[in-house]
Amino acid sequence: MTSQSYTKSTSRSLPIALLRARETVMAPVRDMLQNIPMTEQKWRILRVLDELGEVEQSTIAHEACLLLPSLTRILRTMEADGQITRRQDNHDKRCTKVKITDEGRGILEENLLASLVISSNIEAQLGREKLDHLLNLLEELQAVKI
Amino acid sequence: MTSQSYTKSTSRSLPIALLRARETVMAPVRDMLQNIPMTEQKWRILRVLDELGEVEQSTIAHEACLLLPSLTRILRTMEADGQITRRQDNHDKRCTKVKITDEGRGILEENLLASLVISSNIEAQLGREKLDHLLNLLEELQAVKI
DNA sequence: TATTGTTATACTCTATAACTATA
DNA sequence: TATAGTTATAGAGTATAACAATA
Repeated sequence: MTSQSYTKSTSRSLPIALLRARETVMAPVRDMLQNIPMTEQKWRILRVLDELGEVEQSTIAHEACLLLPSLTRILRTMEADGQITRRQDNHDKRCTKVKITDEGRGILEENLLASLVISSNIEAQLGREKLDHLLNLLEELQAVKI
Repeated sequence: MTSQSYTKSTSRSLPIALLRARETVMAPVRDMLQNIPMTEQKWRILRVLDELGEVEQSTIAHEACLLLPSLTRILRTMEADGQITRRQDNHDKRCTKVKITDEGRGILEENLLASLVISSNIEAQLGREKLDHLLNLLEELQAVKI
C-alpha cells in the first residue's frame, strides 16, 4: 500500500479476495465445463436441482445466484435440451415447479469424477482442515444480514 | 442431500460457496456503486491502481480478474472520463503503463466512508478474528497452483 | 395489494481468434 | 518465436421496468 492509498490492501478486501479465490478455483472447473459443454450458470442450476429436488424458480434463483429474468431464459433452453422439466404448481398457479431429468442427472454423473479430481487437488494443497474451516466461514458469511 | 444426489451439498462446494458469500458481501457494495455511478469492474481497477501505482495492463487484468480485451474497452472509457491515464513504456514499447488520476482517486476518497461502513458492518457480525482468518485462508487459496 | 414469473430492452462482460507492433 | 495489447465478433449474463396471472 502506497502512502497516498485511500483504501486498504485489495487482498484484505473481502469482495476482491472472494473474487480472486473463486477465479483460482474456477479455472479447472471451466476447463471441465468446456468439455460438456455447459455454462457455469447451467451447471449451478443442475447442482441445486440435484440437491433440492423439485423446487420453484425463485428458490433456484436464490440458491444459484441468478436473477429471475436470467433464469427464465436459461431454463427455457435447458428444458428444450431435456435437462429439466417444468410444471405449474397445483396449489399456487403462479408458481412453476422445476425438476432435474435423468438426462440432467446424467450430465452430473458423467462429470462426477472430474469434479472430484478438482476438489481433491485443492484439498491436497490447502489441507483438509483449512478447507473445512474455510467452507464453514463462507457459510457463516453467506448468512450474514447486510 | 437426497439419496439420488450425485454431488455433495452445494454449500460444501467451494465454487458455489465462494459465489454465494460474494453475492452477500456485494449487495451493499452494489448499492454504493450505483450512486457513483460505476461498474464493479471499474471500481476494482481503481482499487488496484491506487494500490499498485503505475502498472502495465496485464498486471491490472490479473489483479482485477478481467481479460485483456475487456480491460482495453473499459480503460478506454475510464481514460475518456479522466479517471486514469495511459502512456507507452519507454523501455518496452509494447507495454502500456496505466496510472490513476487525481479524479480517479477522488472517486475512491468520496466513497471511502461508505466502504468503511460496509466492511465494519461485516466485521461486527462475523467478528474480527473470523474475518481475519477468512481473509488469510482466501489469500492462501488464491495462491494455490491448479 | 402483494407475489410469481415473463417479456422487453439496453447495457456490459466473456471468450476466442486474428491482428499489429515490438522484443 | 514470443509477448503486450487491440480489434472484431458472437454469445451470454445483468439490471431494470413493465406486464400478466394469481393469491
